[in-house]
Amino acid sequence: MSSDKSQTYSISDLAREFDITPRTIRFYEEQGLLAPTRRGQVRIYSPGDRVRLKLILRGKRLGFTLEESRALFDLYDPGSGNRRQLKTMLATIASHRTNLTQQLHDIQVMMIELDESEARCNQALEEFSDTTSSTAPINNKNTMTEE
Amino acid sequence: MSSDKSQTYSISDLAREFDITPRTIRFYEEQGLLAPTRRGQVRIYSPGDRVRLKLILRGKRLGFTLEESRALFDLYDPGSGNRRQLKTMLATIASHRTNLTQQLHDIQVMMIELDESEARCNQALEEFSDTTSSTAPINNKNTMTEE
DNA sequence: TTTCAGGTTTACGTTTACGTAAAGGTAATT
DNA sequence: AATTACCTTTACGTAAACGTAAACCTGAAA
Repeated sequence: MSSDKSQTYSISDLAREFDITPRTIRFYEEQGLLAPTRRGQVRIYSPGDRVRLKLILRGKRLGFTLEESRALFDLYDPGSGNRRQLKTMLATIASHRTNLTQQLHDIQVMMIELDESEARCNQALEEFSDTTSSTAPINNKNTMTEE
Repeated sequence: MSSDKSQTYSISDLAREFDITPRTIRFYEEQGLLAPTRRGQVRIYSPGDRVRLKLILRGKRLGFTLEESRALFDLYDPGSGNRRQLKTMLATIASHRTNLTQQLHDIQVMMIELDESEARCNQALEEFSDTTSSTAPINNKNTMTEE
């Protein structure tokens, strides 16, 4: 077997690796986000295709729509645009940065709140232990409705 | 007349403040995320309602579904759960932390990539200026991004 | 040769998060 | 009284991102 340097992937290879369905990958292609080559009818994915898929999924984690991710790909080769398009691209970049900064802040605040929620949960658990200290399956004495 | 300490908001007050439509706010209520009081048929929102709305919107910015945000609200009063529920809540918290950590990383990487894309755009613009050399409305020639 | 694990297209179904009328109530102006 | 500005409910519509089912090809293994 020739150790062909060009690594390739089947659709289910990528589906397994990224824990998505082939349907999802085909859908991304349908939306113009991927363009794998074909051997006959079968899709063959290059490492480059794999990277693009990775970028799409990262975009999704950050709440990007597929269209936004597609637009972001264009930012990787700004040779193709005229002056006005380049200005638009710069504005787009600035806008994304603003959003990401907001998200960064949101995450920090929410992390703190998760800490607090966790503390309250642990405290509630401790109070359970207190109540249950003696041998009987004593009921908890708080006024909240039980299930 | 009486300077009633309890501040209230109409639905359009909140809609304006957060730049969403009244329809959106009613939808959140329909989904059990808000429960404003009523004066007759009209919804009256308390500062607490306003905070909840804020939390919903922050959740949305981070990609939470409404159901997830609703579940997060329950984390604020862990008095109501039994032991098993508290364990579940702790697991939920841990899961959210994992996701937020991933997002944090995603954001950092994407910020860097945005920097690079911006640099490429600026470079492409400079090459335009070169081509357009003489009569152009003087461009700034420095290569650094400005603030 | 049949079976079978993968791949394909086509196409309709589903969930989430609202948008968009339609039809009407209420309170303050004009 | 009539207009205006909000508010309400009811209900059907919609876009995004796939899920799911049907019907088919296809190469390798049993």
